[in-house]
Amino acid sequence: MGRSPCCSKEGLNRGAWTALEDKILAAYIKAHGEGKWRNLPKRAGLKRCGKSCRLRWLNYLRPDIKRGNISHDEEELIIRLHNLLGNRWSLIAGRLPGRTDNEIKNYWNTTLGKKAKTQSSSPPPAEQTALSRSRNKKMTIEPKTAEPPSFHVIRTKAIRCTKVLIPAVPSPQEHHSFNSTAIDPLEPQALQSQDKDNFEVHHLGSEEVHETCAGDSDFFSLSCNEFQASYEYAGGDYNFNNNMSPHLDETMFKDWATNYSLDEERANLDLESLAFLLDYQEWP
DNA sequence: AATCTTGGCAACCGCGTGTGA
DNA sequence: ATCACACGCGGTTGCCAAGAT
Repeated sequence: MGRSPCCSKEGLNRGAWTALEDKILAAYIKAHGEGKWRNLPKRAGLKRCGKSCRLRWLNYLRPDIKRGNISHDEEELIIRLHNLLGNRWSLIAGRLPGRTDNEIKNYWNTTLGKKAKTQSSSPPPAEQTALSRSRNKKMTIEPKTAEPPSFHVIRTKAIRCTKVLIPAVPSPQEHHSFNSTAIDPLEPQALQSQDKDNFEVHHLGSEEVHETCAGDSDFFSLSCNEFQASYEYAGGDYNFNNNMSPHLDETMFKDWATNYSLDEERANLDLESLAFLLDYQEWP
């Protein structure tokens, strides 16, 4: 279908933003909130296209933007996430609070990409992946695979799906099928046999929910996140919290808890443990 | 000191997807 | 079912500062 340009180019400012423009945009969004980008410039009195305003806000003006150098932990996380997700910068950025997809993309293109290339061109010892090697500066978790480092891309274009169709009250049969579907990606024996205690689920953004229906590996992330959100840890046991996730029930939780023997440590969010999780190359 | 090269980053561009009429 | 619109995403470009010659 035909597609008109997002804005007429005539009479609009382009290039670097001035301090005044920043001020106007920030003030407008503060007063009216985000969204309606197409009309925003006109209403705010900016000679910019809506896209440009959105970008400026998201990448620079947002109050929660974290400025400054990417930490070592962040860097390692980016590498792992890129290994898992490919160039899906927004998904990667979703795991790095305060970092933007543009920032991460730039950082990858200027720094990490080269590192990764260098590492893959001079293969590491067979039993170590590039990722685990870099992490070994701080972590002692054994790599799980003897395969050479691979930076394969799952798909280059993120596919979003904003509708997740999950039955509100699954039948017992549905429990079973949902359960197996949800857990299978995690099921590879590697997770069961190796270092289970280090396994935990990091916070996942809503994007994962979207990704789920696309049927790719992120489904696993959703499943674990959903489970984690649905059960409260109390005195050594996890209790099913009926209020939090209506489409998960106690049966499902018990199956899951039995399989993966939860403990309190796993409830903690921790970059390094996520990194460990991401080391599992069986992920598609 | 002047010029050239390189690297980092902000911004732009085109395309894909969701939504509502 | 189709279309236009709005938004979000990833790739690319262009500017500028720092370093090298």
